[in-house]
Amino acid sequence: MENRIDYEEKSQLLKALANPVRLRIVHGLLREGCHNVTCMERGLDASQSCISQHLQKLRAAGVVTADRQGNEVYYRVSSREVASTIAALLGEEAEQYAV
Amino acid sequence: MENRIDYEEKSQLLKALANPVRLRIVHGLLREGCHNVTCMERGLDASQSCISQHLQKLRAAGVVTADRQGNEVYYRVSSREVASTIAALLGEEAEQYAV
DNA sequence: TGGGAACATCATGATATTCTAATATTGAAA
DNA sequence: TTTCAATATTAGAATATCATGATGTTCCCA
Repeated sequence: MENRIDYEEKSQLLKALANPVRLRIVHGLLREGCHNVTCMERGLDASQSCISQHLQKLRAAGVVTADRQGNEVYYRVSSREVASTIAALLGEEAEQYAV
Repeated sequence: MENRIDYEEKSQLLKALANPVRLRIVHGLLREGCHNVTCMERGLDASQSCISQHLQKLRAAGVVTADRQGNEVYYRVSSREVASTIAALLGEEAEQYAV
């Protein structure tokens, strides 16, 4: 019954997701909702700065990646681990997510 | 594409799990490790007070329930949702967990 | 009924989070 | 090249989190 789990790292990941705005953002990305800040700003009722800061936090935690496309930045979820964790949390199927 | 999810509540749940000590505690309970404070104190290298406070936080979040058995208190994970979320996060099978 | 074991709570200092408002950066287009 | 739209960064105040040490509570047993 060995145990090589890095609880510090895993709890960091959970912490990155443990915020209602970030959870909305990530879930939106997984379900092909908004992929850039301006769109999120409309759907989430939060300021541009606020959303951008949350996105940086998600990026730092390795939850999302960013692609600049001209004027906008296209975000997506980069980790299957995140997708399946969110799916379990929200009672959905990870297979129907965009990862 | 409706969306009735209570992100506030879900992120509260994640926050309850988003700490290395609490993650260890919950995973330990799920894998039938330590079920009371004194045992956890030995295994987790944290003070009694610290562990007890984390347990109260987990209890407040509805993650664990407590049963007093004489002198000791027996904790267990009370939610399948938590079990499957942890399983997804740690890459294990929720079926082999004690819920 | 007195003491000890197991656990909970409280007060506190240190650190982290979160939002807002202001400012900076970057790319496209005029 | 100026300007605008989209995004990022910074500073700062309010609030929350976390571990520690001290003290309470509860239950068993001699």
